[in-house]
Amino acid sequence: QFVEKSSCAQPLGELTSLDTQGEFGRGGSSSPSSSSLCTEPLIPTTPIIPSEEMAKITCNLETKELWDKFHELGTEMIITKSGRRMFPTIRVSFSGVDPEAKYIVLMDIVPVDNKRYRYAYHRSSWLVAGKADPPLPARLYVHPDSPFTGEQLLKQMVSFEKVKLTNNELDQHGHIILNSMHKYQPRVHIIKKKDHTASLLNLKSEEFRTFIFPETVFTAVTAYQNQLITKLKIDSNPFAKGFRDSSRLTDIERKG
Amino acid sequence: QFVEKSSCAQPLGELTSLDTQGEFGRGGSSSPSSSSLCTEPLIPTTPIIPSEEMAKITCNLETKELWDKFHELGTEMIITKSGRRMFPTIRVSFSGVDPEAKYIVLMDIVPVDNKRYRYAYHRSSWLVAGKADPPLPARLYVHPDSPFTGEQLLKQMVSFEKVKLTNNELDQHGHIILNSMHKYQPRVHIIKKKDHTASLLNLKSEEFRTFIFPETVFTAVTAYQNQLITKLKIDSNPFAKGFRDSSRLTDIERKG
DNA sequence: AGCTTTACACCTAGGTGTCAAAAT
DNA sequence: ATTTTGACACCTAGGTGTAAAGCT
Repeated sequence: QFVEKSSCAQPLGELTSLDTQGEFGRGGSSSPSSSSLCTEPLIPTTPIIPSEEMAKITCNLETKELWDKFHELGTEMIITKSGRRMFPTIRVSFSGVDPEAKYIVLMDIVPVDNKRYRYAYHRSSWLVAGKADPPLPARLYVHPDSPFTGEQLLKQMVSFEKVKLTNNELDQHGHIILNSMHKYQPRVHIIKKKDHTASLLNLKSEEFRTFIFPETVFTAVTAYQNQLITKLKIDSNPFAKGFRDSSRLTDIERKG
Repeated sequence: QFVEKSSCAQPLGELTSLDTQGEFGRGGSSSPSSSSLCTEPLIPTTPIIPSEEMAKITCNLETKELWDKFHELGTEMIITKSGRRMFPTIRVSFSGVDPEAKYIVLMDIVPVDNKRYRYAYHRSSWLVAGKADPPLPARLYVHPDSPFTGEQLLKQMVSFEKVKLTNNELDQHGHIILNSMHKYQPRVHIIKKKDHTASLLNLKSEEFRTFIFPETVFTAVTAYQNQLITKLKIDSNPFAKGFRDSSRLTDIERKG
């Protein structure tokens, strides 16, 4: 089940062969120049087999049902200059962690392929529109409650509701920067802290594992393309309640 | 400037002899039974002189001007069953910390004396109404951004806006529990982390210092007593904007 | 009489998609 | 022709003091 793949703002390649809950280990980068694109090199260049202890960890996508509904239609995520939350939210639970250990949980989002897309309204489908735009600075979203104790991770869910997506390449807020009209795959990483001095930039003394959930693939957009996606967002996101049919009443209906 | 005082839900004694920015070290408790009152024993019973390194740390109350205005009138803080924020907020900045070290910053609130008070409306003044009610479980509010790096502390302010006060002795939310009609002194503590295993309950391997700001003394109340305090809250707390004179307009004034 | 509780209107703060305008 | 931006109405979520009611 251990699969080597490219990483760190490099395309993931095809994901169709993966199970519902796939996992990516640390794979060697194929391009010699790729390291210069990575301002925050999460992934070392030498492949590493996870330790027995880390191999026991499993990660479960709590919001799978909702993600599945979106995935069927082709999930889209709005990106804005000031940053936009993801909906659905990525919410995961872990098992197999050591209650006494400390862990850092983080997320990043990597391109699925080297393509740029456009939406054909008359066909209601996505088409390849050419090669991908130049890669953007890769950013990690370290979950703000990190570090977690293993005990916490076994009890609570980890929710990435606060992560924001932006198309502003000069963003100063630490939001994740994406290219519009490109396909992306969110990833969840867990790192076991071995000593308190180790940082994310210095992973030699750490162990980590990476989890991907193919049903969370999405296309970044600045405005929704597929109207069915818009409708599903409105019907399932509490903040969009004002656009639901049932609240779209005339004055007469309101009084009745 | 190092002063030994009682601690941990024990009365602080008179504070009038302290400077604007006082500091409390760890003092021996006078009452043999006091340790049983402390469910979270922050303060050991043996007095300790801070290390040279810790002695260099200073703590500044950023919101002093506003606190002074309230202090002149006699600050009151509402406590409710579900928990109420403090206003003004305690916001502090530190200097003299080691940029490379890690620190935990926390807050607690201790009784100022052994008295219960009542407010004489006709005289607009507070009167002693008897002996203090039985002490409540002492709670620590660890700042949620802890642990901080020294670098962070030198850059940012530390704001305790989210701390909540309650009169519910059975509170399950971790709010700070206070007796109504009693006088309290908030305190800010900073602890240097020496190793990652040390907890707040096991401070032997840690060093810490405690700062008090006498202008932040307040009386806990379930409803405001002094109308001047109510007015100052309304005029200075953004959430109370709806009660300001300028927004108390008649329909005619609103249209004009 | 003194103190506490509760529902409430009125805010802050910020997350939604919409739609027209602007940019490319 | 397509994509992006920004002001906007409409929400969620929750922090205010108020005033009447409840408690002791």
